Amino acid sequence: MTVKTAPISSNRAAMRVTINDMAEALNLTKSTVSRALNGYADISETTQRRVKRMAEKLNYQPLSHAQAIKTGRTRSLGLVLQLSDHDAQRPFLAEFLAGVSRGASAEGYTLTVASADNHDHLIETFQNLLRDGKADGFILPRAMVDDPRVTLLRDGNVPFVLFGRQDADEGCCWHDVRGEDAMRDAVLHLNRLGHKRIGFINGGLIYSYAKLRRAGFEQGMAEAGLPVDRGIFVEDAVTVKEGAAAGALLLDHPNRPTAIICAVDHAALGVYQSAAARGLKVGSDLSVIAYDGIQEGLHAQPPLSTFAVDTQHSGNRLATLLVRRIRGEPVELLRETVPAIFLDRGSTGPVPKTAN
Amino acid sequence: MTVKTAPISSNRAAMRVTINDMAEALNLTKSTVSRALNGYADISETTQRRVKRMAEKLNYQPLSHAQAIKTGRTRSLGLVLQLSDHDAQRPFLAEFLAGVSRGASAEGYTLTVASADNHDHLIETFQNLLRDGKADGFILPRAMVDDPRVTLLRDGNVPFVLFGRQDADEGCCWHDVRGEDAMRDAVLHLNRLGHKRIGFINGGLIYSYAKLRRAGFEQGMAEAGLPVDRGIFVEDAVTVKEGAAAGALLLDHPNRPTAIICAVDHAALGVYQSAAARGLKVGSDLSVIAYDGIQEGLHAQPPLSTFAVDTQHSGNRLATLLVRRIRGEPVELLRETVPAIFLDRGSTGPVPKTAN
DNA sequence: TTGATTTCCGAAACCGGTTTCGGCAAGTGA
DNA sequence: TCACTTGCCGAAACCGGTTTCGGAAATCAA
Repeated sequence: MTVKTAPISSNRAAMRVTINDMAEALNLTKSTVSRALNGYADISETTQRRVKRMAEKLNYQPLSHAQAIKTGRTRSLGLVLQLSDHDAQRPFLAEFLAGVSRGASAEGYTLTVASADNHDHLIETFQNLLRDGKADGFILPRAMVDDPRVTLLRDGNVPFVLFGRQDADEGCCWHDVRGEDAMRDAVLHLNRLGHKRIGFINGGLIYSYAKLRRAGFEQGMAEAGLPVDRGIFVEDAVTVKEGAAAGALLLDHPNRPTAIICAVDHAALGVYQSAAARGLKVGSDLSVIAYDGIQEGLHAQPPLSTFAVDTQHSGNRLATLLVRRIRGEPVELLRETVPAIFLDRGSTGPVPKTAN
Repeated sequence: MTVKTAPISSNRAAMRVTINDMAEALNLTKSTVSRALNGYADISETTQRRVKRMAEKLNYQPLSHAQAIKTGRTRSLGLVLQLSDHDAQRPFLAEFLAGVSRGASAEGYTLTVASADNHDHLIETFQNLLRDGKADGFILPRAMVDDPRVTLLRDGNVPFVLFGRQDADEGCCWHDVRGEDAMRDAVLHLNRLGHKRIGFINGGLIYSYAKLRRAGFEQGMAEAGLPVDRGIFVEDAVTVKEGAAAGALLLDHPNRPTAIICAVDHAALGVYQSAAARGLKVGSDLSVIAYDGIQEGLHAQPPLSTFAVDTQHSGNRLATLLVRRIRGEPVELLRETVPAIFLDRGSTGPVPKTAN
């Protein structure tokens, strides 16, 4: 029994150009116009050009939701965010969205964003968006090991692209930053500075990057001819607190490391704390290299040397890849990785003379 | 000359229930079903209930883009993000989006996100989304003085809701946090601690909040019976750097303040720096209260006392208000403010005995 | 009882596109 | 010259909804 109030913005679309206007202006039928614009072979080259020029002139673009009624596709990309606390990605969300949005709009697509808290709600969110045709495909940030989203979408035959890689790569395409190379380079960088005792603090094991970064670290150690000591090797530290705990463990080791590599910046900030608590100066007594490129790292003392990710660029690439996937390109052609960018900001130094 | 590859996910919507299925199941025509669901008066109560129950049972929901073709509305809210650097909102973007998304989906709406860099692109982005019918209305984060977005949308008769207030309030509805009350409370809180020399560092003047927070500060001073000294009063500091500069100015004043109120947290962190540079201990030598509730403030030494905003809740409210606006409710009923939440974390203290 | 209203639903047009189908005209081969 | 393609476009159906209009049945007034 609510009062019916008239929705506002009645004449807002102010007579946009429809396909009928186009047909009239060109003295063709709308079916011909439609097929010309979609590049059908049974429309002559001449007519196609003529139609496309007119579309340009009249600034005509088909309404995506009008097309969708027949094609089922709305020209929009879906992105489902998950609110997890310890998310190094979060400060970069704005850049990421900007990149995705730009990549999408370059292809005539838009971006639909939803968020989910728990797991059930996550699946439900995808399904709702799909049922309502609000997304033609999805960008999956933060690829996880055995990612439930992948299972869902793959089974549903829905296009998707991962930010991160996937072991079971069937039907998967992705864009990722080569964290393994970063970890390897970090080892070699430290080794050039004379370090031989290098500890490692890995990130969240539920994410697929952890395995890669661990392997990168191990490869770097192998290349440097250094043994990996599991006594100064910790997994699954993603918060400052966990990083501090891991750092304490490493620094209290009887033969403590002169350098520590962290798979995520937050953990490194924790290492800063435990180093300070033990009277160790980061940058001289202890070298630290991490990964992510968060802002806090820049403001830390000393500024944290880390591998940064061009999140905006990654967002852009992900959108582009997804659109190509939606258009039917095979996944094998839609897998790419880019290097991280080393920011040598000052948390490393030559191995201390008085080491141990 | 691109190879035509077949788009994937052909049968993905796996036979969703359409209005025709409904009509058949109910032995009614689809026009009746449609009108029943939309609550038309010329459909009997009995039939309406019957139809709605069936919709429930079959899990039927009309395709928004199928409705849109006739109604022009796609049941989606638009949000255009601007990439401006010094944006305290950014760390909260995830929460904000979560709130908006939740509020929207509760009303059967989804969220379309786009981003813009410069001003021209901003307007263009709105217009593209409108022309394509990708958004029925917009949430405008960070209300500005003489906001160009407001002008555009108001003239275009497009529904919108502001996060923040607007002086020229015609056609505007909003949700906002009462920063002015926060500033006032900050003054009174400090005054209760004995402070009489209280400096003020305002935030970005292009935003509409600046005027309000200034007024709140002045009102607090008036209520406390304190004069406002323009010598310890700075405008337009939004970054750590600008905050440090402003702090320096205030602290170098011959009769320096014993407390400083900042309109934004980042500025307060700058004040921390200039206080440290002068050998002043925040929390004892100098009290500081700010506004925003950013995470860095918690990790600062001492933790920054500040007024926090429940960004997720605000996002939720904004979505709800916008939907109501789209449905035609008058703007006057769609204006609300909520209080900020004071987090007394430790950057204030009694006025120092040896003051000056 | 009859004429005038209401009440309530069906029929059909419509929205802006896409896609199938059919057919005319020009070209091709014998 | 005639049958057969081929190239190219129009006609019309269709997608899944909304909305206008008209009319049958039930109710009401007289």
